[in-house]
Amino acid sequence: MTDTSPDLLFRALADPSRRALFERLCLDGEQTVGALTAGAGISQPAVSKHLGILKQAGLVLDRHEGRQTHYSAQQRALAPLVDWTGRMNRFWEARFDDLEDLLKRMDQ
Amino acid sequence: MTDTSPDLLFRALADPSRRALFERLCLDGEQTVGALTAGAGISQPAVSKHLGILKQAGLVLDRHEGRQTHYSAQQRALAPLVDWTGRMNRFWEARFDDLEDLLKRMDQ
DNA sequence: GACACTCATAACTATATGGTTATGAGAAAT
DNA sequence: ATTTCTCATAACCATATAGTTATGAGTGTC
Repeated sequence: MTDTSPDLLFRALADPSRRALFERLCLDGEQTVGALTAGAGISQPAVSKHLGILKQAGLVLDRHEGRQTHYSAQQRALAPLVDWTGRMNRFWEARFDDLEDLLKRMDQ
Repeated sequence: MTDTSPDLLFRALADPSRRALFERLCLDGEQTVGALTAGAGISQPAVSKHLGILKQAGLVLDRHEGRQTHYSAQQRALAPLVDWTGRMNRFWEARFDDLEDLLKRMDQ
């Protein structure tokens, strides 16, 4: 439930609108649907549908408060993605500086 | 050219057939189209089309030798993906064990 | 209760996408 | 030169997808 297959994650994040929504939630924190709709270039129903897909992929959580719904990013849902890229990368020419480079990018 | 936007990467990897092809190339190394077609549950033209998309995303390289084409994974093309997940994760509640967990998964 | 607000769902449309079969182009073999 | 082999492209089809407008359900306000 807190863990999702890479497939759902890739599919969910493949769409630019969805990725933008997720990014906003990651960077700016919890947002209502209204706030997310403002700034997204698409209609409110479209936003809601995208949020539904992100939720189904485990990437966001929703919290109902009165008549508005607050969405927040569930960043740890990205773990299977990191796992997957790690599995693929293990088999490249595993030069140390490459790995270090990679980890530096992760850590910043 | 060796660097691609996350968008192309996510889109390319969103399809299960394409991801399977890329995984095989990552894990088993260079393969001809024929070898890749055997085992993929789809026709040779479908495989070729998928390989074309992977190539356009910078995820694979092709090498022509006689009448066959050898494809190989370009794993470092995954770097923007790792960057992106890193940027998203920087802003989670950056508890140390989480980060460590993440890096451990990367390193294995 | 009547009205307004916020979001989700329904119904629909246009396009993108992933698959197929048929065919073409280039290289090797006979 | 003809044939065979390997792969890529063309043409096509069915479905998935992302968007729209219209409407409904639930909650607060007057």
